[in-house]
Amino acid sequence: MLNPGRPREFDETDALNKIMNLFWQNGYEGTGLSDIIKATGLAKGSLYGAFGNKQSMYLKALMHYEQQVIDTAVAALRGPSIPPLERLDAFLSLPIAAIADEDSRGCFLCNASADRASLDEETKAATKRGHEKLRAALATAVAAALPGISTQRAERKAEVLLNVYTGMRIMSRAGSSVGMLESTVQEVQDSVMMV
Amino acid sequence: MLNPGRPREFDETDALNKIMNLFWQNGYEGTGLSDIIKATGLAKGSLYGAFGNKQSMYLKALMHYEQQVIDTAVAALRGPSIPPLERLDAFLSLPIAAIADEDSRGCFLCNASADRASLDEETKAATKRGHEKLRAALATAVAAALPGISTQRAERKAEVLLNVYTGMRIMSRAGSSVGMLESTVQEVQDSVMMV
DNA sequence: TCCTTTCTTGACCAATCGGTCTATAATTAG
DNA sequence: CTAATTATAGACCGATTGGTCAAGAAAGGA
Repeated sequence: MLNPGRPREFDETDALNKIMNLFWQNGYEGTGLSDIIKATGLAKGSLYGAFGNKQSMYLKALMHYEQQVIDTAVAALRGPSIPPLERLDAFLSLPIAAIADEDSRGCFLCNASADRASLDEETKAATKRGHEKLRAALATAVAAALPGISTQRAERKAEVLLNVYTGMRIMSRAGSSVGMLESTVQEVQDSVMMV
Repeated sequence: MLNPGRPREFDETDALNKIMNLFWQNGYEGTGLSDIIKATGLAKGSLYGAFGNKQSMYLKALMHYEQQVIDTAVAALRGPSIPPLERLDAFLSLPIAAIADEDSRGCFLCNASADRASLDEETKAATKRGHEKLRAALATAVAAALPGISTQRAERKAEVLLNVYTGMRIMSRAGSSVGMLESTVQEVQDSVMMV
């Protein structure tokens, strides 16, 4: 009954990774179909067949990022392998490590928030989900790091951390030095994570 | 000797304001010459004659923002009319006021940092200048607000404030509520500005 | 009244944009 | 083998992109 037809010749996940990297690096408008064709080696028809139009590709790339990167960060924030304060420090240090690795892409979630979220409702919803995941994991880690703190206060501190993280990611794309970012992390540790 | 030629018929500052608003709202790639023509009512030739190509228009718009908005914020941070702690609070509350006014443009300096700074060196230099102005003014205000604090510590706190500000501006474009932003400001006041 | 200079307008340009569609290839069910 | 189904490749599409240019208009100097 169901006739399977010709099988797909490329690895969809591989292709999606390449698409993600393009949007991550260059943003929505800064990435053309021609760039995607070049990077994936696929023809237009195959791309549209597998991922839909450009907007759909972008959204799939962003959701892929959410699964691959954000969920990993959330797991690290929740993982009890090291003390919660160190987990929070590790999270805030992600932007520093990226700069040290000369990775200029920043955080796709942050880039999407700045770039596309205000223009497209689906993107805005996706970024809100990503933020919410981080917010919740940060609040849990803060509560664990500062026993006795009220839930509301932990959430407030988590909100600060999320904003600091986003700010560092954006600032680093504009040339923040490792030293500036380290100062920021240091001061957050000494003030926000102390009171 | 010097022949003056036909005088310009439009107000350059008016036009630059309109151009600035477009790039501010929609970013570099998201703004087309056609949008600029529509908004200013000017023909292509007049625009190129007065402002150069698109890249040059963007840069002029960003520098105009720096003069009009950033310099105003810096002056408010340095102005001794109210206590330094309140000046810092007012600065951090700018993103909240913008949302309350349903102004979805965010901060052009922050948008440019996310959008264009990593792709164009001139834009990166312009954003760095803007950041440096804010950094210095914040550090001065912090030092005044927390007498006895070391210069280095004041600069560290200023760096945190700059990152929090940038983060709030970006997050608000992705749907941060007034409540979330108020939590952030409140917590910064209670922790960063206390120790 | 020219002449020179600058500004304005919009036609025009090649290149690129995102997107569609057709012809062909590859697969399996029957 | 045939029929049905899906994937691939890329020709093709109209629209739009940033940018140029030529013709005419508006000013002051000579």
